[in-house]
Amino acid sequence: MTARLQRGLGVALWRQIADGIRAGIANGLADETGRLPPEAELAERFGVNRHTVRAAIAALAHEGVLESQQGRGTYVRRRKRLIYPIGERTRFSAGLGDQARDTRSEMIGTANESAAAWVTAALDLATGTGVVRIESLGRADGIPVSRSTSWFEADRFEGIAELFSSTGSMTAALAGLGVADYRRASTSIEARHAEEADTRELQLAPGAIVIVTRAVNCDLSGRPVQCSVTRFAADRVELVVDTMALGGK
Amino acid sequence: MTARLQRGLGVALWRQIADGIRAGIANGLADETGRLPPEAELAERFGVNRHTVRAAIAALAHEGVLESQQGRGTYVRRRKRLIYPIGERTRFSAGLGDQARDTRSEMIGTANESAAAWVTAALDLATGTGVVRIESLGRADGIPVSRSTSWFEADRFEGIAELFSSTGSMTAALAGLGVADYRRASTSIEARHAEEADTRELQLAPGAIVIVTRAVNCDLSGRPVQCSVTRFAADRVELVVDTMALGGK
DNA sequence: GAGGATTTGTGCGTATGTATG
DNA sequence: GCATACATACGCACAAATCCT
Repeated sequence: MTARLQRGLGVALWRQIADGIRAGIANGLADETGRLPPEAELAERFGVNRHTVRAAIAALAHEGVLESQQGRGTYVRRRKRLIYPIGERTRFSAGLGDQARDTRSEMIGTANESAAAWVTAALDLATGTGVVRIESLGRADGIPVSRSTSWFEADRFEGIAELFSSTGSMTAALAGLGVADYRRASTSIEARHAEEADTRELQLAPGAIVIVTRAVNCDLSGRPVQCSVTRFAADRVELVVDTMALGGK
Repeated sequence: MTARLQRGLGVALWRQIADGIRAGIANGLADETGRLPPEAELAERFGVNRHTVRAAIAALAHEGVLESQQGRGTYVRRRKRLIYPIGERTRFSAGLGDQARDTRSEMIGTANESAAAWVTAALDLATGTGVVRIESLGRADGIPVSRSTSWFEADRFEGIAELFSSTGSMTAALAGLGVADYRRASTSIEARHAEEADTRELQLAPGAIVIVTRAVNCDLSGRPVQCSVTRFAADRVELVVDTMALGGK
């Protein structure tokens, strides 16, 4: 149950413990009032000195996850991992639903470019077709959750960057360009260590983990509309594939 | 493009550089023969001492990603990731199909126990019901790919451990106990650093990443049969959810 | 094949970060 | 806060293997 810690692998114990506490919070480590066990008990549970636990708590307090009060204890400020559903009707804001008060997607960059090989394959385009690339950042209550790069055929979706930028919704932007509805065709999922751009945009610690999904969305006739790569902060979200709700007939 | 490195964040520079090199490989860091730039050049590019780059390369070599040869250079060992499909009919051997000559699942442990809260919830059982726990290891061509822990209701599936152990197939074991077919109801996916048991059973380097899936399988009447937690070696597999093939009607 | 250039492997001394009691 | 031990990172020097002219 308790993650076992290892020395000498390039990640300091206090950071492993910080990650362990963060994960533990989602699993009932804190009591119903949000109070963590005392430092001495955490130290024993993780098998380290209390100094080390204090360093971990200090880091989490600096991130805004915990708050320590002398004489009272240490309390959790934010609790659960967000659940991000994956299915036919996957959309950012709708998916997170009522798990956060405010879910929004913000455009942080765009460019026109010639499609790379795998983009042409995903969108079923001819080699070298012009495409629009859009970089966006998804937040839940202000906390960065995901970072996406999407590609669209340039001729078919001229002006989509402006539409997305002004509405903050990909669904709305596509609707404005004649795609009334769309469906997730396929999703591939991998996990890797965060790159520099991930740590910067998602405000992660170096060495953190990102879940990478590659997806293709099609319109109702089955024609590819959008392909995208999304990196999720692995300690903030959990992907859920509800097979039965999709395929159960 | 040049990764920004930071000291004193609890993650050693050599590990940040290892992650940077791994990411760079996917982005054309190595030339067409798979050769990396010399250590001296990498050191200058990352702004660190050559010793530090060497520590990063040593870690990647230990993981099997790189291979150094004195006087010649450092080369990328490319190995393709296995694609593991997730859907209604997810099964270990059938899923990997012809990607490996030999895919097998081996039982490495079993026990009878009282169901934990989340197991009773997943299997729709009363609190404290007896369950059988089965630990297994999935291999493709002898290389460990996944490590699973599954739970079954003890009364309903008495002897399942022996059946699974002798057949090496969960599908066959369930068939022998009256479950002709079953379907994946839901899958949740997260990612974290490998724990000690992961590094041991899956033969991973410390600090490697595992993808964790939690799944429930139901029989054709929709009654839960099995719930399981599976840890995949993130650098050996990629999960693919084919939404359309499942839900597209 | 000889010799120089390139590249990885090794040793040592020192300063700072991490972890313990 | 202090003392101690180990991990990390640097700088310099040189050895060993390989490549090229």
